[in-house]
Amino acid sequence: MSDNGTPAQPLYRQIAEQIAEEIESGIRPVNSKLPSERELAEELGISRMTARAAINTLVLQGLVVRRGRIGAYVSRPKFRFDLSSPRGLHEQLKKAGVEPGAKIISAEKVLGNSVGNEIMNALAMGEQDEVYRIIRLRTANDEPIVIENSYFPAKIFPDLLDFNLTDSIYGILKKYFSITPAGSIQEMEISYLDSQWAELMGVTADLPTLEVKRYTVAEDNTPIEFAHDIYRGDRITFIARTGPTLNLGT
Amino acid sequence: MSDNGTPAQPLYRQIAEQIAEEIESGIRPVNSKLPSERELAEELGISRMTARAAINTLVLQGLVVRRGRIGAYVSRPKFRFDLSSPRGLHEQLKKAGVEPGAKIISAEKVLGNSVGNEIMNALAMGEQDEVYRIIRLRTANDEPIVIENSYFPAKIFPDLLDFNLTDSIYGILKKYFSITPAGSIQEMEISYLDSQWAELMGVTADLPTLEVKRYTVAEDNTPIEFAHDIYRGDRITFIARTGPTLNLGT
DNA sequence: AAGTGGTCTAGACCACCAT
DNA sequence: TGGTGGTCTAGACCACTTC
Repeated sequence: MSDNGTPAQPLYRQIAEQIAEEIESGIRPVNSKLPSERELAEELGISRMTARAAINTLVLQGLVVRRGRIGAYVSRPKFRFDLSSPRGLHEQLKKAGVEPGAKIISAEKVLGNSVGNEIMNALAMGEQDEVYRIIRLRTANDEPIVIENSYFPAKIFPDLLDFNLTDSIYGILKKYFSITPAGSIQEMEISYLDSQWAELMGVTADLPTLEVKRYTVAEDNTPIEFAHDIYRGDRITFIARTGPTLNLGT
Repeated sequence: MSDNGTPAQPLYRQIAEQIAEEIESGIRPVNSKLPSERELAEELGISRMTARAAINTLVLQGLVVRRGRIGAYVSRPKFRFDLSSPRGLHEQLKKAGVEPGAKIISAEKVLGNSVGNEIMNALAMGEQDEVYRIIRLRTANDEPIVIENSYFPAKIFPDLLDFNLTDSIYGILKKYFSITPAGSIQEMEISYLDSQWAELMGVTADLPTLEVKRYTVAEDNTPIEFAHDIYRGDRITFIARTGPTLNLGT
């Protein structure tokens, strides 16, 4: 407690904090470009690796986004997404004044034995059953936000791929198959963007992510969807509500 | 997807993958020590910084934990914690055969104006009201897992600090104040361990965390607790349940 | 005293992108 | 072509832990 303020903070962290303050105070406005790593190094009389470490810290904290090999920019405030709301991501973004978008990466019918046991078990299906695998990239104000990896039983939703999958898939299930998602369990895990997903999103690998596995059932408890979603943790704040009557207590 | 196998993967990532495979295949068992950064560098004919980057990747992925300046060790499988279960962390760990522990970092009575508006608003209190601020470090098998930062209104729970706060606080509220937590909203955000919390946990800074802000009310809807919990994301898999009708088989 | 991770330096080469 | 981030090297010093 004797010394403080800057008690043996490493240099790269002090620099990161300095820049973070400049961002929060508005000196560095949203979408403005940070100095390049070499510029920063020269300005501050430090090595480029140290400047780089500082910027990396800010990227991990979500204050800054790297745009390819062009430079690092001050990021917009995080989007908020309520995982336990009945409203989907699309609707929540729209309500917040953000423009949602979706892009189909792939949509195909595959045999159960090619997608692994975890998924087929989740859908209560066997290796010889067919499932639709739909991969979508969803955006908020053109920023990539989440990759959705969804599986639907083919025998329950024949010809699902003939519909416009850019729209709400749940909407299609309701309207054309008269099946309503009635409940779901979501399993979350903090993880990291691996190279392939990062490439799909057009961002740097190793960003923090929230991986969500979702098991959805219809009103009669039939499994109708297994989804593996990968959300960018640096751009989203997640909200979860617990049940109305909780009996906590150890 | 275009090319294949090892398509321009950076060296440190290839090495990380190699070690990850050795961990998953059991060649490197749980709790075994990895080679030191210098050893690894010499073995593989690379620089120490590259070896370090590889190990850092594994740490971020949760496969490896650093133990101070002693070395890096293969970590145990992640603990699972169901955020929406009525059972608390203590009970869930115990049920999973894990030994839960808790340590009081600090427990004090403070004035509202010293803890910030966010907290006092959450508790529906003013700047001149008093609150108890209790900081606890909780462990699983002696591994630090979460820092709990809890605030309770002093006028509702007089002399709360006289009880043994190592036990379940909710249990104390029920037993001695006849107040039962009836519901809560939790707000989650992926974040990073800053230096001070990391030091408290005895781990490296910059580990991924799940920050949870919890607003708990009694049966009459009176706010009785605001909590800011910081969970280690590299050691826990979080579960959340959503949806009105839950009755999945499993 | 020896070994460890944590930090920092001053270079280097590359692929990519804007111009 | 020149600037950028991404990677990598071969050193260095420090604080801390274990012996």
